[in-house]
Amino acid sequence: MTARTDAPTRREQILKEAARLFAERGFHGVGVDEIGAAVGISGPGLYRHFAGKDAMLAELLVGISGRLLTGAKRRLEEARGVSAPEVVLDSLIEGHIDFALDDRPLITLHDRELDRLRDTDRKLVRQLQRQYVELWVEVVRELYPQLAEPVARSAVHSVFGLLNSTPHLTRPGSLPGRAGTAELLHRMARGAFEAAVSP
Amino acid sequence: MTARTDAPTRREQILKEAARLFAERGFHGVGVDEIGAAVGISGPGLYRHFAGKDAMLAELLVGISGRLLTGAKRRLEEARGVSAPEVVLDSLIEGHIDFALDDRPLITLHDRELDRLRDTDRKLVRQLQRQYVELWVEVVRELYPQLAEPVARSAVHSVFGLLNSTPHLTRPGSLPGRAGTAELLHRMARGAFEAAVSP
DNA sequence: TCCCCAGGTTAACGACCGCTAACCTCCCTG
DNA sequence: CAGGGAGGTTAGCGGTCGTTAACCTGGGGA
Repeated sequence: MTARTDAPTRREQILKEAARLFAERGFHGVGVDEIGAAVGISGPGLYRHFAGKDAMLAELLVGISGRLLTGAKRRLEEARGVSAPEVVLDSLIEGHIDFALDDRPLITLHDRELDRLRDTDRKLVRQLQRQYVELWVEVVRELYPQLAEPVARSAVHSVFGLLNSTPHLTRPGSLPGRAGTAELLHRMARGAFEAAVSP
Repeated sequence: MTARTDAPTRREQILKEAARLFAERGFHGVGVDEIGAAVGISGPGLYRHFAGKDAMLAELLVGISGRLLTGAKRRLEEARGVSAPEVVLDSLIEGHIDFALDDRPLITLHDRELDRLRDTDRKLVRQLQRQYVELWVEVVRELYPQLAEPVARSAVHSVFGLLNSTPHLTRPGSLPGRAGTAELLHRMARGAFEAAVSP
């Protein structure tokens, strides 16, 4: 992945602020004027960059799901075959945690505002999400073959709930920083999977 | 707890449907006409029972937080002293799972629409939530004394995330029914706590 | 130098939404 | 058997919001 050193485009600024505001107050709770104000322009100026408010949300959600999926696919390619399934799962967990810690507003939107999308966009996002889940399920069942598929899928969803709890850990000074939080979440996720298999 | 055999009042009908709709489409995404239609009356008829749309959300959120807290306090009284801390934690987990499985819309609202409340109501709800968390933290630290308090609190929040994932397990036929789901979640929660303590 | 377009601005429209007003209609009670 | 309140109804007001229209402006090529 090539590092971004250039300044963010106006579009990117808008998306970032829109994500923050949508996460804070909900899609319907934010007006276009507020989004504009957050990037220093006013309401209708946004329409030079996006077809409408819906389009911003759609681009955000498709972007999230897409990046989660492609990131996971990449990690799987890199690790599979050359590593034990344990290591592959660790890599998936690590990737999800990185995302949850670095893009909290997006994590929040991701399972909160999906139903506000137009049919076609919603189906696309759901498909990406489903692929992401199935990818996890495969890896989990490779590591714990005794786990029935529906149980594995439920376990994966529950671990997502655990990892996505980062927005609630916002109280500052509560933990030894990002690294400590990431390590704690990682251990807990592994422990949850372990416990899912025992009778 | 005395069983309710009498029919639900109109107020209760309204609250139930409002919870469902708010959870599905967000507070701002639901109109009073829709809430009315869901209980067979039309829009402004709701104002015979509630001061306004905000009041419905407030009553829902205060009710949720209150019931969670009082339920936990009751379970703690019943179990504490006479049981090992392990059993007390199990009882807390069981209570939370029951709630998450039986009132999914409320669980969804509970961490999603809090910011839509008037200042005074929001403070009340937050206070109830905080007491509930602290109660868990105490029990967890009783069972795992080597766990530092901030770490224990983060772990509790994360386990809440895990247990509250039930709305995402909606796909029917995915699990062996309610009992199986409850048992799986319970084991995973315990496993997550176990893993939080190891170095 | 001229012009054009990317990227802004403000004004305003139409739709929607929360809420109130005014009115109606049972049913329960004195 | 009157009457009054509980619990509805419809009409409509006022405000907000997403979006469009019309206009402006500065800077980079032909």
